[in-house]
Amino acid sequence: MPGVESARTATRRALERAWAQAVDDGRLPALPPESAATAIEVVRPANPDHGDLSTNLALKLARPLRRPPLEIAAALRDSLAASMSEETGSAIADPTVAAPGFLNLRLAPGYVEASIDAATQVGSSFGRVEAQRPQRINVEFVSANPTGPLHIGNARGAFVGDLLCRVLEAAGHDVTREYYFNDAGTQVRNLGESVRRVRLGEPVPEDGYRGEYVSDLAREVPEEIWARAVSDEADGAWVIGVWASERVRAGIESSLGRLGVRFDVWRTETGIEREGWIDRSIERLREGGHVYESERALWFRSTAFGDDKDRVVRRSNGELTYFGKDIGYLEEKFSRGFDRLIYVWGADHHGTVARLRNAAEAMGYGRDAVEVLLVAWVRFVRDGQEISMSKRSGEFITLDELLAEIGADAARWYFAARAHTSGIDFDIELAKRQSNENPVYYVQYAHARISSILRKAQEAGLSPADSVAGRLADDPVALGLAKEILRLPELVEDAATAHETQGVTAYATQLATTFHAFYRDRRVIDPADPGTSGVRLALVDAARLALANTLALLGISAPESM
RNA sequence: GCGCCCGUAGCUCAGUGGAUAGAGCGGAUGGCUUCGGACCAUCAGGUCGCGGGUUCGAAUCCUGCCGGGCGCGCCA
Repeated sequence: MPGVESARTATRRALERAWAQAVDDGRLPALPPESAATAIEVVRPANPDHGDLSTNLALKLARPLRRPPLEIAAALRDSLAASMSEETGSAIADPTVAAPGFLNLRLAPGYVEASIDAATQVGSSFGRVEAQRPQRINVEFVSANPTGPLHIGNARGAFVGDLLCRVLEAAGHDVTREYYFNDAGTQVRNLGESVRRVRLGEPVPEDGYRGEYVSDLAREVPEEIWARAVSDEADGAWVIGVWASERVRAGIESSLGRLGVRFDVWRTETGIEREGWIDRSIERLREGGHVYESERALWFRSTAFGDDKDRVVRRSNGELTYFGKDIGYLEEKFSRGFDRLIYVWGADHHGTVARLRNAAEAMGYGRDAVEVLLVAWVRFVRDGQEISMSKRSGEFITLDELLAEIGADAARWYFAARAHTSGIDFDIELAKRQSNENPVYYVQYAHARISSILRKAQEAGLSPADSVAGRLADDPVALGLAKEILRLPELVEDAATAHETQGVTAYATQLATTFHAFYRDRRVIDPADPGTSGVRLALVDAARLALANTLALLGISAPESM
């Protein structure tokens, strides 16, 4: 079901019309053809005296039109005012001009009321928007190799990737969640060898894996696997490694499941290679003249696209590099018809971004179709001391431990509220202590409180009004809450564009605060006045819906009591 | 050395061209015989790392420093 259009989109459209009308009427000169198209920016002013929405269009047009911004703003205002008097249901009202050339606008109460009704009608779809250009998007994230449980380091990618997917879906895109892992390399053998040694009571090799999970695996090796592994003709480390890595992979999948993260596609390196995608991609590059042989290795001419050196695709010993496999995977993904590929990688991989996008360009898919989100690393500290996190050392905090300690909701909020580019010092003791004062509970509390009001109203025989039309305009407190509710679609658009969710958590907090203030100032349940109660119940129910949908967007539960 | 990311309130972080730089936590003070006090209200707290520049307007863009992280392989 389609959602409700954002007030900003409606406003932008009204401004577009007003601008065109002002040019038709001769109030404004036409934009000179040589000047670049001017996008209409509509923002929420920080100061409420500046209206609900504001545009700097007149300031932007001042230079190309060679007119004072205040004059342009006045012309736009007059055109808006004229069109508002002609049509009913206009989104905006009361346009005013402010120095140095802003045009400040208010949302028309009738529009606010109609939008609240619309939100109630679409229910869980409120907050979803239609993309201007819907795309099929592949988001590959986590993609940790199955050599050990997820720790908080690579778990950050799970949070960021999942949030991105949810936001893109809400913004009208078709998203495929993909997990890619290496099921062939030396790491599988290393894991198997580590397990084998532990089982035999021998020391683990220097480059092997340690930690409790290795001991657990050693204990759990099935007899038939073990028998095959110790037979003379078998590659024991490999046999055990294949079994162990699948077991670890399944564990990762269920850890992610506990977090609420599910993948549509699990893809392996051997699958990509076996199906011939790598050969085909190299052939495609060869046809374009983008690869060459040198010193018995095969090179991609990455410098032709601005890289500082060419990159090896196939080593002189015949083995593919990681990059070579990436190229094949690019080919395979695009063959499935995606418009855009997004990779969520650790920031330490930033050096490999350019070559990947260069390869996409060389293959004819366009570099802009490939985006990489670099997620900053998480530094783990305990009592101020950094903990080195590596599966090889065996010392790390797992995702499961994190979820057991602070819960999925608090953990999700923690990562959603921070830019993925900012480094984090994660102190699990501090996180535990702070989990009780995590703002997520503040937001959930508002939701539970409204749910309680609605239950109580039902017991009192009161029910929400079918429509709030004509009933909010004369109450500034109610109108203020309604306007806050209606911001949700904009936040979804912004989050999808920016690939960030901090705005969404900030909005959720703000909406909860606005509701609490409404609750303080307006009695919702009043058996003596069922008419007013009905309107207020409809409004707080819309607030509950907005809170629930916002939390759902973040993958966080919305409890009816707590 | 070169490249990328970061530096904002006591702490953790938002804000990437707009009007008086915000939130949460922590601190101070006050508020329930009425719909959930996991709440509300008020206050204190800032050379936006530093210096130049662009702009009507800079935390935001450019540039030079300072400080921190990461990367620079026929590794993954």
